[in-house]
Order: sequence, then C-alpha cells, then structure tokens
Amino acid sequence: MSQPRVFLVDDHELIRSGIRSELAGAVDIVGEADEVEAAVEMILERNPDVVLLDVHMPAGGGVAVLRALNGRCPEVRVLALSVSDAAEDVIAVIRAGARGYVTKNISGPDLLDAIYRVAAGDAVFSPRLAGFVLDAFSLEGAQLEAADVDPDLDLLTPRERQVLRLIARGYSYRDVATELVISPKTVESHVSSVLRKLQLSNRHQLSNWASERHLL
Amino acid sequence: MSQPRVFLVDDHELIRSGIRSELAGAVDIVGEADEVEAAVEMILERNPDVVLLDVHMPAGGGVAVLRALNGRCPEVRVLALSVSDAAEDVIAVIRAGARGYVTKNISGPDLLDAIYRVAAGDAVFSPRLAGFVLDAFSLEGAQLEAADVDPDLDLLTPRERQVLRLIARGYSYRDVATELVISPKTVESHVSSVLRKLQLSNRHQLSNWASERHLL
DNA sequence: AGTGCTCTAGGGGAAAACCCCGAGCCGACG
DNA sequence: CGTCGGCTCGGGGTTTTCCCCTAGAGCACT
Repeated sequence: MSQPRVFLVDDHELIRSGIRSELAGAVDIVGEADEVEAAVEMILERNPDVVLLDVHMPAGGGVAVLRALNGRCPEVRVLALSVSDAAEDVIAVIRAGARGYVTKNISGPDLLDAIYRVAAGDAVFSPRLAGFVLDAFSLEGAQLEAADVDPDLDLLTPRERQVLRLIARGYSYRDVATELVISPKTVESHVSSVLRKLQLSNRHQLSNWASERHLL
Repeated sequence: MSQPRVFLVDDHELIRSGIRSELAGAVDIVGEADEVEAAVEMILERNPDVVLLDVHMPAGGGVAVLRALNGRCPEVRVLALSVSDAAEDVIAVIRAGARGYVTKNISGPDLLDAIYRVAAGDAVFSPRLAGFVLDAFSLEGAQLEAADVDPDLDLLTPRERQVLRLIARGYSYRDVATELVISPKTVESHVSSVLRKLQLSNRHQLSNWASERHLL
C-alpha cells in the first residue's frame, strides 16, 4: 500500500488541523467531518482505508458513527481517538466495531505508526489501554473458572448436581424422574436438598443461579 | 528499556533454536523450557519481561502455563505463538491472559517488533487474528442490539414486557401483583398472553428466553 | 458395631402456576 | 358510533411445586 487514505472525524477544528499537520505528506487525507451525520455519509461515499474517529462528539459521539456504519463497509478500519482513557469508553467503542483506540496525547510519529498498523488490519491500543481491553475480554471466561471452584457448588452431591442441571433447564419433576429413571418423589427430595444447601427458595431462583454460572 | 528479557516456552527444540537465532543480539533470552511445569517455575523465578509461549504443548499447552501463572506476575507479558490461527485457540489463550498472539509463519523482524511492542504493554495480533479477537469481543454486545429489534419482543405490549421482566427474575404472581399494584389474576392474565405470544409453555422457559436475551 | 451420608421413596397438605371461561372499562381508529 | 385491542378482574379447575414427615438400602469411616 502506498499511502493509506485517511478520513478525519472530530468536532474540534483545532484538533483536525493539528492532526493534518502531524500527518502531512505521510498519509492521504481524503476528507473530514465535524459531526455524526455528515461523517457517515462521506465515509460511505469516499471509502477511506482508515477513519480517525473522535469518541466524544455531540449527537451520540463516535459510537453513533460506528453504529450507523454498521457492517456497510467492513473494509474501512476505524481508529478511535479520545482524550479519555476510561474503560467504559474504550469497551463501548470496541464493541461498536472500532479496530483500535489511542488517546490524544499520542505523538505524531506514534499516531502515524498506529494508522499504518490499523490499515494493515492490525489491532492498535495505547499500552495502558491494551490492559483494559484484554482484561474486560477475559472477564466472562473468568466467571466460568470461578464456578468450578464455587464453594456452594461443592456442597452438592453428584446426583444433586445432575438434578439441578435438568431442573434449571425447565424440566418438571416428572420429566426429570423419567430422564433419570427414578421416582418423582426422589427428584423432589433432591431438589429440596439443593434449595436448602444453596439457600434458595424456589426453582426460578435456581434457574437464574445456574444460568449466571453458565451451568446450562 | 535496553533489551527486553525474553523467556522461551516450546516443546520443540528446533523451534526454540530457530527463534534464538532470529532474535540473537536484539533481545536478552533469559531462559527456556520445553514443558508446562518447568516453564511455570522458571518464569516465576526469572521474571522476564516477555514470555514467548507455544500454544500447543503436552500437558495442557500454553493455556495451562497461563493458568498456573495466574495473577502471580502481572508484570510479565505473554505473547502466544502458534501454528494455528483457529479462532478457538486464540480466544482461549486471550481469555487465559495472553497479551498477544502471532502465528509461527511470522518473519524474524516482525516477531522482534511484536516482542518490543508487547514488552511496552501493547496488544499484538497478526492482522488476520485481530479481526477474530475483536469480533468475538463485540459478540455479547451485538446480541443485546439484536434483542431491541427482536420481532417476538415487538409482539408484546408494554405492560406485558413489564410483567415478563419481573416473572423472569423469579417473582411469584403475587409479588408481581404487589409490585405493579394490580390483582394476581391480572398478572396471570398477562403471563398467559406472553406465553402464548412467545409460544412458550411455562415460566421456566420464559426465564431462559429472557436471560438469553439479557433482559434481566 | 455404630455413625453418618447418599440415594431411594412415599403420605399428606399448602401454595403456586397454569388454563379456560366470561366480563367491564377505556382509548384509538375508521 | 361501533369495533377492536389493551388492561383490568373474577370463578373454577388441574397440575406442579414445595414443605413437613418417615424410612429402608447401601456404603464408608471409626
């Protein structure tokens, strides 16, 4: 690739001007916009390689642009640019489809490097941010691990766990009994133990308890 | 930082040798291991800046090493190295705490670059992989968006949605009635409508339906 | 030999959930 | 103005859940 074709979105003229001068000659700036609607239209029209997108803007901010772009131009990579390094902002914009996130205190050469890397399909984050993103990413998984050593779950006997699983899926006592080839009364007995041990009062709470721990 | 201190984990001597020669002089290789247990011990002992970790190994592979390391040395960054670019492998190792993932067909200079970037706290992925990772990351959020326009959910009246939410949380009819200041019979009536419209047969399925759509 | 836990199972009963019926009130829409 | 849909209730019924109790068989540990 010769020079990446870059589109600038930021509601502050001063910032855009600063970026232009920092990147002058090293990239091909194919357009600019200072608000959400115009940005979306022009991006769809000019199809740049990389969009430099400010996160905080009136009318929904960068996330609004990403939503509007949706999947309509997957070959356009978006590099989010922000003064904030708050975890929520980062997560939100990544969820919306950005391929990178850098803060505005980045140096000119580093920004240039980031643009080239995003253009190449790489994921780019400021060092401090990489931590946030990957930590958040591994969170859901972490809950699962925790469940394995869940002290409450250890209280249950194998049979009780087996019954719990079926009950949580919405099986009636009779269904569970048929499935496990035992009497409905026995199922009842197991459920009773489970509820007592987990300090729950009915099977609906049980369902939620199980689904929170991804036991289904 | 002068030269990053790098630790090599791979069960193939040949690979380690190749990496050593590629990186010779550019990084400080402070140790090697060819299996999980030894790797964990030596990493904890030598505290390198970066661990180059093979994903596929006997006795649990790279994921096992990451789990064992757990949070015991957060300042050690792990760069996963693998022949595979299968999404599951990538996701698993990221969830376990790796800060980067590159495939073994990477060039020497690129690997060197990746190591420096990981050492600096950056997140590094092969271009093709960045897509996988970020896509997977935005998945859970995407489900939420989809729910807003869920055709089934549109069938329900506002009151029905309100009742649905409470029921799904495990409230009894009486509780819901108290909460909404209506008769239990009315709640029953709404639940009946909801079940009919969503083609479900009982409140347990309803709970699951709601929790799948993150409506709690 | 006794103790304790698990799995099994039943009786009996209160409460909740679910279903089918009808019915009144109100606002929107043609 | 009539009709339709949403919201509000009730009666009366079956099924399911949940709790109380008892109790035997098997197994492990002391």
